[in-house]
Amino acid sequence: MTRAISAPRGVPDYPPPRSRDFLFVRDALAQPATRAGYEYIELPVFESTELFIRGVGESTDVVSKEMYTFTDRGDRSITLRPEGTAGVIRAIIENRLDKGPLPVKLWYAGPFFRAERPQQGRYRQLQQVGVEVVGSDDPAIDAEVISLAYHGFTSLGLRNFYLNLTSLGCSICRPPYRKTLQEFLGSCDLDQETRERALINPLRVLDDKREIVQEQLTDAPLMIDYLCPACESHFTSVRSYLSASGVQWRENPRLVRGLDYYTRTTFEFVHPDLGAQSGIGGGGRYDGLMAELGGESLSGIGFGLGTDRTLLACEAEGLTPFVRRLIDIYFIAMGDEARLRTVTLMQALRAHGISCDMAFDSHSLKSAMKNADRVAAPFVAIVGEDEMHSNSVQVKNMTTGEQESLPSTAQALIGHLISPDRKA
RNA sequence: GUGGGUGUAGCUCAGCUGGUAGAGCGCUGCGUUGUGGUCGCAGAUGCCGCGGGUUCAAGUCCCGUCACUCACCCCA
Repeated sequence: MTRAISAPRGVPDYPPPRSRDFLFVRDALAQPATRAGYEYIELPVFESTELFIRGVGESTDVVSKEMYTFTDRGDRSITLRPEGTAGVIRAIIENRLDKGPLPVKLWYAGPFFRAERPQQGRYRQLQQVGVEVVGSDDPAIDAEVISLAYHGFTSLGLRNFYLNLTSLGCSICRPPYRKTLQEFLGSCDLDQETRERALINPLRVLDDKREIVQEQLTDAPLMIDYLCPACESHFTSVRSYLSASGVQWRENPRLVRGLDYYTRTTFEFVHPDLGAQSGIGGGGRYDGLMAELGGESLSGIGFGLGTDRTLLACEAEGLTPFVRRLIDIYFIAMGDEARLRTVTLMQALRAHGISCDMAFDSHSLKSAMKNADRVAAPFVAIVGEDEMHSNSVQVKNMTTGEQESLPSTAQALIGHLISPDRKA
């Protein structure tokens, strides 16, 4: 026996039965967007490295030390996408979507890659569901985007998460605030590493978890108090629309995001039961990104929701399994003729949207029944010699144990499965 | 990338101060002729993560390595 090969470090498998819940979660997170007029966009998982350097920001941790970058055979620098927004914006520009009707509303789902130290809920290949809207400054769209994520989570039954919300200002009010904050931080007693961070991204220091740092920050200036009138009224409207959308949030003026492009409305979803990796989603406005990437000067807003972490959150809240049963009826055929008839019957049922499976590799009826039980089939159809003679099938209700003889036709079976007197 | 913890059957884990491995669950079979879930009986399964070292002898001690895990960092 040769040695088995294991997966590269930090990449998760979702074998069944958990894969059922993974798909369920992914679909649930995407569904609100599809109901709100968002179109799906399929994107490559690798892009030119430059896209992320320019789009996400060279100074961010994501770009500076977490990217999977390699040189392809044409000597081009290629990077496995670490996040979704830059790629979507690139595709909008490249496909001239920004020349069409606005706003452009898109959603996507798939894997992203970050070369981080793995831990629970932090993977080197992570799955996200995201949406992006380009070409609208309407605060109602901010609220719509946030409510999409919010209701995606609630639709799964999640209750223990909360939404952090703030405004990061714009190109007019942020620079002066940034200077004010830097001056303040300069007067604090900070270690070398934090001082450097204060120069590159002073906002990030506000988020420091250490108490020694936090107690010095109690009087730190906050962006929210320095918003210009336009940002101020935008944020006020966003709040109104959020209330009207049934969304609950917490204002967190110290909320910081790791990517450079965020402006104005910024938010994150946190699930406290997940340990250190508690962010299950986040996003915000990025009013300069389109122009930065060579497109029309249009504003945008979007989010990324972590499918992996959302599944973890659902498990932490005891909501799983979401999917208990895959098939509606399980066939057990005895003898070659019976198996032929069964195959035909199953084709007809499947064509009608009924899921069915059968016992392969003829075992004893007993072990076939056991299999039926294991796949949680609510009904079992038995086709043996007697049934072949009488052109019938025995259909057993696995919850009640009742069994009856039905004509060997798809119609009869379908009628039995959907008849109101059965409740599985 | 930095620190701590763990690594024994498919799963969850026990194995005290070194003496060639155990439980529960699961799995397979049986409980008579074509019927699952409960119950009873029987059975199989382990390069004790990997490599090296100490020792008469190592799952048990030491070193290294890999993986997982927790925290930092960062973020989904």
